Amino acid sequence: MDTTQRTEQQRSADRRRRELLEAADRVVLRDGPQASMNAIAAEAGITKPILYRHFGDKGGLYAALAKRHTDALLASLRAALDAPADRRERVEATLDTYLAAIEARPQVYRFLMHPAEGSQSGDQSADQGFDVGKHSAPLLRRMGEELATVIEERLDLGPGTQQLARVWGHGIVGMMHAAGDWWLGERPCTRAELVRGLADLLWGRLAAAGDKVGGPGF
Amino acid sequence: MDTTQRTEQQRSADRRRRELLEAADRVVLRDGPQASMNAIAAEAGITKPILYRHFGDKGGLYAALAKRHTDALLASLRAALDAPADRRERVEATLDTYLAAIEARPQVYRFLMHPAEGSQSGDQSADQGFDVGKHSAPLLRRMGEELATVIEERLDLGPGTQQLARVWGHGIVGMMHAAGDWWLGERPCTRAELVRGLADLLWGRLAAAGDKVGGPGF
DNA sequence: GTGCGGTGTTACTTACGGTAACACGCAGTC
DNA sequence: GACTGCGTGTTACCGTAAGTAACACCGCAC
Repeated sequence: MDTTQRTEQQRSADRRRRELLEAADRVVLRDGPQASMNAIAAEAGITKPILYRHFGDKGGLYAALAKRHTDALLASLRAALDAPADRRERVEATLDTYLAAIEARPQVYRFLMHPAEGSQSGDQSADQGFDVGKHSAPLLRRMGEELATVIEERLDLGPGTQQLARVWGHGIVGMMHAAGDWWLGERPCTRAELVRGLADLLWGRLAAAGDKVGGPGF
Repeated sequence: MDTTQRTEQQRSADRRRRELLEAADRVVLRDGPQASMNAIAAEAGITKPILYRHFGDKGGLYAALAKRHTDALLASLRAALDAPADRRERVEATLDTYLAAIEARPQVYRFLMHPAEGSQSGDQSADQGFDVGKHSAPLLRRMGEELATVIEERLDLGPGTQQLARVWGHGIVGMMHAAGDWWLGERPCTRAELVRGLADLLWGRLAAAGDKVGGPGF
């Protein structure tokens, strides 16, 4: 069999693929999530069909591009999560890592979070298509699962630990995401203040806070 | 001046507008977020240009439709938030209200959360466009602000209450949203279990939990 | 009757995702 | 050296959907 030749071609294709992804990256960074396939192809110095040969469809390119950034971000988060410090410090470091990432490259972040996809004709299932979330940003899901794993590994939550860890993983990631999105749009405070506020929330300060004096009586 | 006539026409236009919104609602409920303007017009028994005369563009229709559902959902949430019960019960009721809503009408929920918009040419600001979040789902923002208001009214968080309340408002809403999205996709547990898990998280159980025995040593 | 504003239409343009069919270049083979 | 196969690239096209222009109908004041 012609394995050597195959691998040689494979390598070439992989290199090309990486080049294309880098071009796509530049365009997304410049144009945001609505970057068109034409624009990406032009940036790469080629034309559309090549993109389609490499990535199948726009979703494929999106997936490949997202995987790069998601992997990178997850690696950073994992490092923060695994740091040799107490739990509160680790949580704060993780929040800060995420927020720093979205602050540094908001366009990429937008692309990852709001892919703006839409499958046209095809699935005319007259029933109410219960596929909610299938099209949701995979980044959130992956981060949620990742965090769930860490929580489950580290914490002793008694019976039902596994399920509770997943709930918390997705919940905490969602908290981080929404707060980050809002913060990035309005910049109402420094990153450190935001981190501290969120960590306080996770640390039960909501439950511990006193009622406001003079409020509605209960 | 012909005020009476004006109002008469206005009323007619408003009625038409409401009819169109209801038709749009039905289509979105059936087809999900990728409902086309043509489909909506057909459902309403008219053609596209009328929709455009009423709503400007697709974003306008989206905004009007979203406002309806958002207002309705916010009213429910406010009721849960304002119920005469202790804080934990109110929090659980609020979470449950939201989750019940997205469970009942997932297509509408998807439409609200993933509008899949995209402004084509126009803003060619060569600089990195820092408008992240401008296109984000307004529902999350409104819920976040709403919750922030309630928190600020009710809780005494010492200095910086206002800012902290907003951080928490958006954070909690994001937690609710992401967990709900994940839950709706996978249905890993009952709604009540999810509510309880999230409330536990907000109640500081993350901070209180013990380290897992036999885990990495720290 | 005649202009005029509101409601409706058809028919079009533009843009984008995706594809088909064709063209070049470069191995290896007879 | 011509032939074949394959990967890489192209142009030119299709379908769909957003958005618009221009025209048609209708009720109503004057």
